[in-house]
Amino acid sequence: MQERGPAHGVRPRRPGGGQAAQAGRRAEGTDRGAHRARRPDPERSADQGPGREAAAVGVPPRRGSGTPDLPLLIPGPPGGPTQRGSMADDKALTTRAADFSAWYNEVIARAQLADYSPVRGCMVIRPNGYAIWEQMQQALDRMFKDTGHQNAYFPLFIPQSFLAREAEHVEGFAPETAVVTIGGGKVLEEPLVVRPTSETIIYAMYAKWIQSWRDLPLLINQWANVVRWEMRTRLFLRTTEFLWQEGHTAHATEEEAEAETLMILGIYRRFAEEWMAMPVLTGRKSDGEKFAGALRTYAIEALMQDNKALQAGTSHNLGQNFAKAFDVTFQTADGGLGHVWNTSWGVSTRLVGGLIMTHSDDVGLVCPPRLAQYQVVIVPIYRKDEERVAVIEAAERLQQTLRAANIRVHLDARDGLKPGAKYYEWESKGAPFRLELGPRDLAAEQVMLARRTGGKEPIPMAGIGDRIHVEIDAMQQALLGAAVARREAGTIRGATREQLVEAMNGAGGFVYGGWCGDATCENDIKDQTKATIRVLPDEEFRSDPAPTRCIWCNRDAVTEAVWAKAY
RNA sequence: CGGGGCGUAGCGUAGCCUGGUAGCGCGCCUGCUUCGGGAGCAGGAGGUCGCCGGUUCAAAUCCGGCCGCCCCGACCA
Repeated sequence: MQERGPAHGVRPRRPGGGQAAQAGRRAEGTDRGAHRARRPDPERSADQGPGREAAAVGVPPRRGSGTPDLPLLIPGPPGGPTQRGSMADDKALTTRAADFSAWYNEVIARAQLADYSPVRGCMVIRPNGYAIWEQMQQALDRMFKDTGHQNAYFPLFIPQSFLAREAEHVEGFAPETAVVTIGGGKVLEEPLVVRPTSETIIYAMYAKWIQSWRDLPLLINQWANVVRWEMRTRLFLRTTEFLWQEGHTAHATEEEAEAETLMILGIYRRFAEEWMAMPVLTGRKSDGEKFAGALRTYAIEALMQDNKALQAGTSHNLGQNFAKAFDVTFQTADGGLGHVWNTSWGVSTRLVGGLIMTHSDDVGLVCPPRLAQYQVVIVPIYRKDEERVAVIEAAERLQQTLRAANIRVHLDARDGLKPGAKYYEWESKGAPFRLELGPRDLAAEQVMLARRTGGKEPIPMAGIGDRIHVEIDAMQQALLGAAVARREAGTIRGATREQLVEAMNGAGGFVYGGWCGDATCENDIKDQTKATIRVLPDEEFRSDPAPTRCIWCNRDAVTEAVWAKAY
């Protein structure tokens, strides 16, 4: 899948592909059904199906949603016309079990996160989706600033010749760049590439800015859009244009650059876990999967509910490749001249897709409270006019109270919609908490708290700000815990070749095994199973005992690897 | 680029075979009654039937060409 870090560019050398791969694919398609029921549903613990939720609230399950026992992780019937789900006359979404892809698209449409653009492959990020991205930006930006980075902005257009300066880099990106050849009605002397990533333009500038070791390290990040001409696109996961941050640093020594690369990887991991409640594996990419132009690429990898992996962020040690290509030199303390050591790292709006596929259920979006646009939505309940006045007034006071407690809150005071309709709407939009406020609650000085993940109970008005903060922390933890459990259920360690093949033909998931380090095995596995090495896991994630044999060729293993089919 | 499918109101669709008033559901607007889990009634607005051409008294419908979209491949990851 594609790297959405600056990493993005990871451009594996094209393996032979061909007949074997096609045959394998065909086989997978036809006997997929046979593997379906095999695996226990790893989903159960991770998610409150609508049935479960409904039960907790004491309401009969809605039609089409009461099938919590179907295993997920199953793509829909191959080639079937499944995604025509008529959301108009059926209020339930296509279920994850029935068709994960269709479900994903419908969650986005229902929650109004994004819409298709008139330009093929491009996406309009709607306010609800952009709000999540803004929360992500704020959290990440804080972490970057706290570690000494500054923001800057480099231009969208890059002289075409710049891309060519680094051999691997140009090979990786040339096929997917958009190129401007006309400006102001005149054919340009040199075509301009719309940046697919900014290494070249940035290091060209660094060459001007860096003279002495005293100018190092240079730690810059930019928030920007980039364009990659993808053939097949999916909302948030892979679009022609997307938003991201790309950090670019220059250091005096290789050790410093490596430390920076790993430090950022740690930030990405922390962000994924603490803010997105999305557990990730960290590790290094194989040479075949690394960024075009990097020495080493590290990544965070998450497992989605359909048991496919998502590369959620990448951090590269670029060595001196770009420094040499762009002549970024500096005078050392002892008077010598050296090339700087660079890193680059990024995460993109793809994270929003990861968020959706990690937590959401058959009712719609589930958003961890720390990233939710509205952590709390207040729904007023009333019949008569007098009640309305009193309830709305109390709801506004409640809103002020929560705001004062630093909670993002929205009062849904729309008239003409019954409360139930609002409940469903905010559930599909992923609001973590709903506070229902009616005459009975006013009398009792309480409010009904309903959690998006299930459960509803009255809580006292007094001290409600503190209570909500406790609830936010609890839900954040619960979502992470459930996602970890789901990932573990979808993981096989110490797998044999047969287990790898079987897993990739069926349920998917992370498969750990030994690897001889030979690209031939890597490519054969990819051709025959569609699985790629997601990471060579960091120590914390490695198996004990370590595998000693290559999962494919049975020669001595030089490392452990994690395979999965990826987005 | 190859194989398959589809273009009719914002969304989902019927009508096409057998040419003759463009219909339904959801959504939207107005009003009244409603409101503790997807409200009801009444009245409304909204359509170059993808585009161009042909046949015909008459084309959403038949014929030809083109365009676009989706799926499976290829490509990419």
